Amino acid sequence: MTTKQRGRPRLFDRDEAIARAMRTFWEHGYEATSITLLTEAMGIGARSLYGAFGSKEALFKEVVDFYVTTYGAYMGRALGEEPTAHGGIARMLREAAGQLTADDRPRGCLVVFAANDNATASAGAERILRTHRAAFTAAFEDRIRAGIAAGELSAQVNPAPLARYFAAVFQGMSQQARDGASRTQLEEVAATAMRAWP
Amino acid sequence: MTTKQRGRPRLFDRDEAIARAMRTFWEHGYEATSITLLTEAMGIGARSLYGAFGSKEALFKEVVDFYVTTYGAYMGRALGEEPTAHGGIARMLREAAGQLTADDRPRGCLVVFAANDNATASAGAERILRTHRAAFTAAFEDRIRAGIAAGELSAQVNPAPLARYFAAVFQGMSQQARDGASRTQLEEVAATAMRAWP
DNA sequence: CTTTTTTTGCAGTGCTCGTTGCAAAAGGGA
DNA sequence: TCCCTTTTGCAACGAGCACTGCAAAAAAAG
Repeated sequence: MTTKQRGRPRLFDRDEAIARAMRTFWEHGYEATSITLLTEAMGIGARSLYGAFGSKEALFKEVVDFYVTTYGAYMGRALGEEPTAHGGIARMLREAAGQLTADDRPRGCLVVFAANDNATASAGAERILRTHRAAFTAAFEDRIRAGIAAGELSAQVNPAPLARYFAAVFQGMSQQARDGASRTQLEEVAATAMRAWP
Repeated sequence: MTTKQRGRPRLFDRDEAIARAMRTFWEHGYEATSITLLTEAMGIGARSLYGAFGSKEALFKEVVDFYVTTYGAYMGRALGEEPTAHGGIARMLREAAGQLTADDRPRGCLVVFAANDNATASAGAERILRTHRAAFTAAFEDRIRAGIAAGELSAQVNPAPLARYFAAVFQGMSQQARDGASRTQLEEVAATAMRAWP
């Protein structure tokens, strides 16, 4: 059913181009990443970029989707694979300390930092990231709720505030990674944060 | 001893201009705040801005210094006025929930969010903010250290990681405020965070 | 008054931004 | 072979960026 494409085939690998664009956005944020910076990193011309992705914002959306299913996937894995809510969130924060400070990639979490202004040109990018931030906070809340249903946690525990607390810790860890904090330092933050568990 | 200035007096109040520039930077961040945006907010011409402040980055530095001594002053007050380290940090976080979400000003903390890229034009601004972030983390650490010296906390407690933890919580609260969290929600985060106290 | 010093408004500097029109190039389908 | 479709490189678009040269304007100092 999938008919072969008709015209001239493109000279670059689309997925590889997205991966390279991701690194650039991840390093500089949305606004500070210019089309020139992108085309250099992706190894293609500006016209090809627009032909393949449509606009800077559309490319960014694809980049973020790629990011959350690759570099961001450890989060869902930690929450899903651990038998308890406590274990899942503890593992998520512990692994985040390593992920946010790894040498082979930019520091911090792309979703947390890449756009912070919702009144200028980056409003669309900011909206995209905000949605993802709400999504991982909701994932924490779901896991806590499941822990309550399983009897791991008291029914008196309020899931939403607890989830927001862990989201705040994660976001703080992300910025501290950007500021140069080491993996060990962030692991200490994660361990301290878990002491607030009810 | 203070001789009167010689030439034509400037037509605007310098401090008032800084206060207005602060609001603009606070809303949009460093990079997204253009000179045009600034001159409109400050009610002066571009030439006057450069005459009085030198450059965008120099103005930003004055703005940040003004910010930390006014809107950011509650932090030092909370840490200094409370008799215990626990009380000081708890009050700081509780008050932050209100400060970060107040209706009469942009949301979040200027020092936490206004610049996130250290590889482009905003490198200088980012360095300024990073210094202030290190400063408030150091203030937390000093207060914890004093608590240990006073016998409030065990000598086994390691001050630096605990300070970094509370800094992370504060930074997370700031971004959640930007994302629309309510004062009550942030107060819940602050209260939860204090349960990790040793 | 004149001189001196500073601020002001205006216009414009060179540069970069995201984006696009155009025609040549390059492949598949008939 | 000749179409048809798509991608490519090139050059440029108007707009906005941080910043500045210049001369008129305004006030204190002499």
